[in-house]
Amino acid sequence: MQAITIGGVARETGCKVQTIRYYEQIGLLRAPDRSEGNQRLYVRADVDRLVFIRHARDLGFSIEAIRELLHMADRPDMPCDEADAIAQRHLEDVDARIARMLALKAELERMLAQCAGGVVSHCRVIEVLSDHGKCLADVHTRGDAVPAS
Amino acid sequence: MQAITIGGVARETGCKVQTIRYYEQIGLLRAPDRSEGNQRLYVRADVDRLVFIRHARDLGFSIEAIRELLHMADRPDMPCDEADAIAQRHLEDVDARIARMLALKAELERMLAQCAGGVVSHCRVIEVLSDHGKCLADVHTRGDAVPAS
DNA sequence: CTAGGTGCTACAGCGACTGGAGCTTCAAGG
DNA sequence: CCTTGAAGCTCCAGTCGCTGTAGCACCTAG
Repeated sequence: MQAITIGGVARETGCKVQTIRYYEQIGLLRAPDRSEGNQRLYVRADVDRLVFIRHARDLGFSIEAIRELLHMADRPDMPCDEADAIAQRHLEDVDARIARMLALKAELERMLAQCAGGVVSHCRVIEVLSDHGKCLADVHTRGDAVPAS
Repeated sequence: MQAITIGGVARETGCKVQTIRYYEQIGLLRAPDRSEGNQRLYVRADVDRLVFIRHARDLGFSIEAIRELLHMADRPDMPCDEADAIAQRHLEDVDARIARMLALKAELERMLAQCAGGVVSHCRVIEVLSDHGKCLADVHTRGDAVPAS
């Protein structure tokens, strides 16, 4: 049972030290034992759990979804319908986002293709932004906002 | 020059009252004149500007990008290279995001397709999350995190 | 013995809003 | 004229998932 410092865990997982402490704070990771000098000492299982978390985060799962997934991972005898349902919901969400982003991409490309340069008063980019009517309609069926550039 | 209340502007633009005040606070919208009773009184140009802002937000431009775009829209004689460049950068960003989301989608679908139900200990979803090696490699070339489900 | 690398806690900040508390003002109906 | 309810006002806290900083303590190598 060799102990690993927080820095070691960070190096192994590619997760920042602060982020690890943050996960402890919000209860995703247990509070590990401490050394005499009050430093966190992790064991292998903690690293595994963090790998799970990071992986799920990379796949876009929310902290709350991960909390549920971890809860299930801790109970290997339960049926896995719920885990599948969470993944399924997330997939639907990703699909919706992709559709929206593709619409944005099309609109941006259209704006850029139509602007042959010149001055602002004739800039198609500015013009389209000013006038909703010059835009393809369906970009504005407000789904959740696209994260900014 | 008929005055419009903040609620009227909200109704016309589909933007929430608080958001309008927020845009004023961060300097995207000018501070309008006030009535005797201290209520904001907007004019048509303010509504137009807000429409521009909302439209750009819908297209995923950041507040800072919009600030620049508005700055340019206010100077119609300037060349529009910069506006085009902002849109171009944003397009590239959107493209990168789409690529990443498609990779996530593929991974999620693979996870779900391989899990035939059953119990957690054999759940492919949990398994893949636990073990990086069972995942298609390129999801983890850390671009910016995908927004959570 | 000392330097600097690592760890600790506590808190502020990001972006782009959103919501609430607790107040004032306004417009319409009786 | 009075009341009532909607709409406005300011100020501040919360969202999500971290990230950074200040100001310490500790630990290890030279």
